[in-house]
Amino acid sequence: MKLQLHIEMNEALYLRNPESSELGKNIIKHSIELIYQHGFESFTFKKLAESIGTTEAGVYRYFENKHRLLIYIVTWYWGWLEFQIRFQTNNLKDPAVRLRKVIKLLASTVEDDERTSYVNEALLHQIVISEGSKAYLTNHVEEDNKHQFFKPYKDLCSLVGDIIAECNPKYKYPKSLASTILEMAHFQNFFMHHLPSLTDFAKSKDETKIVAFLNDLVFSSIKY
Amino acid sequence: MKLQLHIEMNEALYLRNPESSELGKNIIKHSIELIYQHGFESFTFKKLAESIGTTEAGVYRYFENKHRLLIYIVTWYWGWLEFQIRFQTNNLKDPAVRLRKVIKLLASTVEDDERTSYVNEALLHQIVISEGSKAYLTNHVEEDNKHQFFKPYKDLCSLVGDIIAECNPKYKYPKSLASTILEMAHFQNFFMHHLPSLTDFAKSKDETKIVAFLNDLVFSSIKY
DNA sequence: CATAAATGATAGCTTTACTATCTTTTTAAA
DNA sequence: TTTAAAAAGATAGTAAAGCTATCATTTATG
Repeated sequence: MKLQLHIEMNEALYLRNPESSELGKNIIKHSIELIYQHGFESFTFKKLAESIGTTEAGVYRYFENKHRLLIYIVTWYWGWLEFQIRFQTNNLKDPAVRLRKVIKLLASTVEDDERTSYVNEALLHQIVISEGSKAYLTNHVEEDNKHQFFKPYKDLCSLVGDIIAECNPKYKYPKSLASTILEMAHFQNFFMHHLPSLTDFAKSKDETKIVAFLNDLVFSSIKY
Repeated sequence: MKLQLHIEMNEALYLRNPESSELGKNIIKHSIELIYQHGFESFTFKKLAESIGTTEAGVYRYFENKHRLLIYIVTWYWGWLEFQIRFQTNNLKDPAVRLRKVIKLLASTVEDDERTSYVNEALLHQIVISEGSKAYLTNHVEEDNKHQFFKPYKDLCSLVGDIIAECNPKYKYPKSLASTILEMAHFQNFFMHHLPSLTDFAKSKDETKIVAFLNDLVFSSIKY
């Protein structure tokens, strides 16, 4: 039996549900490949359409614009990651053990999840590292936020924040520490590969060191 | 006597030095105002030219494209901030006191510096918060990095990293902690204002709390 | 089998991003 | 003070991006 995994998406993100058709799934699949290869700035609906073998108009029937599509795939990732975290930390009683697990999941290389046929999580993880913050770093954040576009990100953040609070209920900044971990798991990775002098991992380019750094940061702060 | 402040810029960033003429200075001044108002995505050389009262071609004589201009103003800010930090921490012997001062300077509202006539640091600070990471989050980071475009950012980071190392020479991650502080000083500010549930400062929207959070984070980590 | 829904094909329009050319003005050296 | 070269202004034009509209054809679904 093959298991399937489904991430529920915000309906306001799309005009037509990309999960509902082959074309829709191809839009997601090829977007991930193209954005991974060429970056979000040089990604266009025309190139996407060509890569799929459809037309620009075809893509526009699913997504209003490329920014919405970026939010779609990035929040898909956050939704998927929250599921991974909940699954992998299930039944772990000690919150510190859970927190360690979470940090590892946040900062380690991701492998393609076979249960999701049209999403390559390995590529998507790289996209989230390089383009993820562009999802909200816009002049229309607040509008997008009103549409609940960032809910999966906030949910994930709040999940991590809750574990932190469980480790030390007196720690004053569980949410900020959670968002710091999330962002830094990605930024330190980006820096390590592209601007290595901003990190202490230049030589080895070893992700486990990012995990170690984040663990040290978090457990020193919460004084568990 | 009026003091003037001059930040040395990387020559590869521009085609013609914007400091060398009135038009050039206007390009910087109006860029800052327009990007602050409408965001980098909707900022165009056409709009900029109109706002100055020149033509698109006029702007293109100074900057190859708007991304280079963004790097220019953002690295200008980093250069200016490094100067501020060096000035304000001068003669402070205790590295922990210096570090506290640095964190405060990084995470507090900036006021317009009267010594720089065509740059409004208050607006520029907001731009760096919202658009700063877009300077390097591109597919051409490595190329840009070879041109030394990010040197001012790295220098600032390394200055902070050195102070951390001075506080505790045994601490293993001075550079990563430094880049974490720099990024989080901005991201927590952005979150506090636009996605408040990602922080613990939602109610008060008080920047001094970001400073307190960062101080706690840093001094817990380095165990000074 | 009918019919609604989705897709394909094509066209077109506005804006962005950029280059070229020629004229006029400003600046700076002879 | 003249003179040439550098900068700025004016104008035009091109390719690509971003988007909408229309109509024919194919594919689901009741």
